[in-house]
Amino acid sequence: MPPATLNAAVAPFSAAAASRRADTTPLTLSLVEQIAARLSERIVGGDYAPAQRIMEQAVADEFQVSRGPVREALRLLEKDGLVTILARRGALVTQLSIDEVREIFDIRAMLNGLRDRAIAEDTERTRHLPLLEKEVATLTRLARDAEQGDAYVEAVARLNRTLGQMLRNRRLKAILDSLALQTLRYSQLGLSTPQRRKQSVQHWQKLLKAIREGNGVEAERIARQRVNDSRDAAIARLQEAKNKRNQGGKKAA
Amino acid sequence: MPPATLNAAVAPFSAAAASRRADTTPLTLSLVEQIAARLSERIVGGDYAPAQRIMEQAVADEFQVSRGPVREALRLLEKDGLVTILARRGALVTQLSIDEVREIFDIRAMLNGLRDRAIAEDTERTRHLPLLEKEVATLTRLARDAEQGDAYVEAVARLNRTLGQMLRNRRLKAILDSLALQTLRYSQLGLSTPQRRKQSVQHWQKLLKAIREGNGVEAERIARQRVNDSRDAAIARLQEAKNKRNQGGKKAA
DNA sequence: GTCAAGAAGATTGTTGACAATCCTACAAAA
DNA sequence: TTTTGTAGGATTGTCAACAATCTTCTTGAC
Repeated sequence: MPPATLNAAVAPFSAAAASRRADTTPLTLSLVEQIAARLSERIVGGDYAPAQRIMEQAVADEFQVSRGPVREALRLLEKDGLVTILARRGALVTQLSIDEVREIFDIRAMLNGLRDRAIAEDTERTRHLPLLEKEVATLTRLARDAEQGDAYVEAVARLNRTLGQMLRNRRLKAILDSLALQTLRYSQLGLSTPQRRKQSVQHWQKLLKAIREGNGVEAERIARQRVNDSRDAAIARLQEAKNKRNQGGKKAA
Repeated sequence: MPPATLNAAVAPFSAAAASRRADTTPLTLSLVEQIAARLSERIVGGDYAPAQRIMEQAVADEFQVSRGPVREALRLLEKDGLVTILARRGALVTQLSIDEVREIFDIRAMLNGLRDRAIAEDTERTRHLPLLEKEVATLTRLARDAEQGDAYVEAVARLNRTLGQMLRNRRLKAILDSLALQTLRYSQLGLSTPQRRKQSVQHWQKLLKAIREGNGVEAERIARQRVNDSRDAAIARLQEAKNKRNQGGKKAA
């Protein structure tokens, strides 16, 4: 049988794997990677709830493949922290505790610092600078309008993608992508108010300036500050939600 | 058939997976994890040469299992960067370019900085301090003796394991373990001369002091410096070896 | 002697089936 | 009422076999 192909188009799953094979032209994702990408979308998108069990046969039936590739895809997702595999009990959608979210943000702060410093110190950065300028300008415009919350979040994501493309260190990019995926559900919590967006856009403007001037140390400092701010805002929101849940639970009981 | 068990005892493979199941009794590694651990040992230990092809059936025959678990194990190793899987061509032992080694060391510098800062700022660090003091003392003693090169390298590895155990951030530990595994072959290059060991032991002494005093910023600074020094020494050695190879190649041709 | 084309073998990608284990529901005893 | 024990079904873990692709070797032409 020819290697089955899933109907829908899917985004590349493993940036690390994709970049490492850049020389041998992937073009078509392997079945395992396609399944992993689809499941990944669902988990990040919230179609599967945290702690929900993902059963191999169900996924296999739905995608019309056998359980083998599904098992391998789930193993990939486990390495990315999106599911947790328990022996003889299968895969569960990973549920992060508040502490774990904080831990991931701490790692991201360091590695975003490395990323932005590397970009600022890259002598070829000028090639991408115009695009960067334009995206920060868009950000600035969107931040002024209190109604443009979702658009702002999307613009920040696009800016981060651009920075990822400017980054030479492929392995760093892969790790950052993986960590970003794990906390996607929580990252946006930090940009929920116009006030926070104001502060956010200032960070980006300062980062752009540091990159423009080739000031790596400053770029790193700003990046760390920015991610730490996101972390604190996200944690505060999560803590709020948790307290509310607990109170509600007590009232019900 | 009962789940086959590989004869030899193996070290835990995936720190992330192991720690995430801490509540559900790991105790026995799954077959896939055992295979991954065995193959990992071989790759890191140099039993498989870089760029060497690892064939599924051969591994399956040797461990007396079928190809299914072997395939899953290879996928895990790919996520850890130890092998590179090419579509329809199987798994190759990853061969790192000098640039890639540098990239990994850059990431390790940042994350070791985070690790040591977190340890220094952990209020419960005093619980482990005596052991840390003892290990740095051992290091100091070994560094005096020019003959104790291997013992010194081993002692540094043990010290790093201890620091890993002091670390609360499990995900950071998992990433660090994975990166360390990938560069194990190169890390020791930095400690090859008594002079470098002298410098190394000074770093560790200063780190210990910073941890003792709870000075997280200083601990981070030292850690980054230390890894960057290792990086530069390792890169220099690799560059040397590469030049020699090229010259030898030219002479032969 | 070098290079291209084709056939044979080897290897991966995928599948369906079976065995071992786990979960659930229900019944029996304390 | 709560706990314990026990079937039955459901799910994972593993395997062996087949199809598609890749690699290598041979053959032939220039």
